[in-house]
Amino acid sequence: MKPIDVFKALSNETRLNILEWLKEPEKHFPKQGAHLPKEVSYKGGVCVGDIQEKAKVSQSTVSSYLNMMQRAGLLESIRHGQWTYYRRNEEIIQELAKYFKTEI
Amino acid sequence: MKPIDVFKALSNETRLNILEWLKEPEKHFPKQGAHLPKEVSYKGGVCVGDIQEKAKVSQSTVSSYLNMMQRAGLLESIRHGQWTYYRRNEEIIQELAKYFKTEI
DNA sequence: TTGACATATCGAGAAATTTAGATGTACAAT
DNA sequence: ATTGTACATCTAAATTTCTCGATATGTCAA
Repeated sequence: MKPIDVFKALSNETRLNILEWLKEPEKHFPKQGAHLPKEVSYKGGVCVGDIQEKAKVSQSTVSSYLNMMQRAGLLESIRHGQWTYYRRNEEIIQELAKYFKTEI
Repeated sequence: MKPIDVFKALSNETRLNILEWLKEPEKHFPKQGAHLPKEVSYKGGVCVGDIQEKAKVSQSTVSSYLNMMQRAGLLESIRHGQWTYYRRNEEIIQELAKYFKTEI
């Protein structure tokens, strides 16, 4: 987890929004989890298409945004069938908050 | 104080370094305060030239970096004679840490 | 007032980021 | 097997950021 990559990931309005939306997925993505069968629970995960719809950017853009945020450590993902679910990596984010408080 | 501007300011190795150096100015800038007469104390302030020397970028670059960081709220400055002293704006930075913890 | 110095601002070319559309890949349903 | 859907990757143009040298501004000292 390189702080610079995190800051770069957060230097964009859309990406920042995505991260905030994913704090309360059920609020911002009403259809959330529609494709996930009960036995595969991925709490807080939202599929790419739903995020794209809300973010109003192209499919390729949202895909690379999510990938970038994942590489920065902000998100984690799981693939289920044809869907990829992304959610916040709260553990890393908490580490980041600590880093910000003590190192910045 | 717009978070995005802060993240942009922190998305650069040199600027991130400057912010960290300014946490311990006396450690990183031995000559610190050489030009400041005693009656004008600006605790933790370091002049542009000293920062430039350590950062190893051009004078214009360091000047615009410092300006950018100030606009983002990370730094504050005071001019004394021909020197401009920059130091961390700890109040804002603390607010930012709180913002990061609660909003990110 | 002139000259020297510290810093700020300007202008421009190089490099990185943004973003979309086209194409590729994997899976599901028929 | 074929088709449709979800997502990833590639390519490229537009925009933004980076970074410098040149120039401008402000201040001090002689």
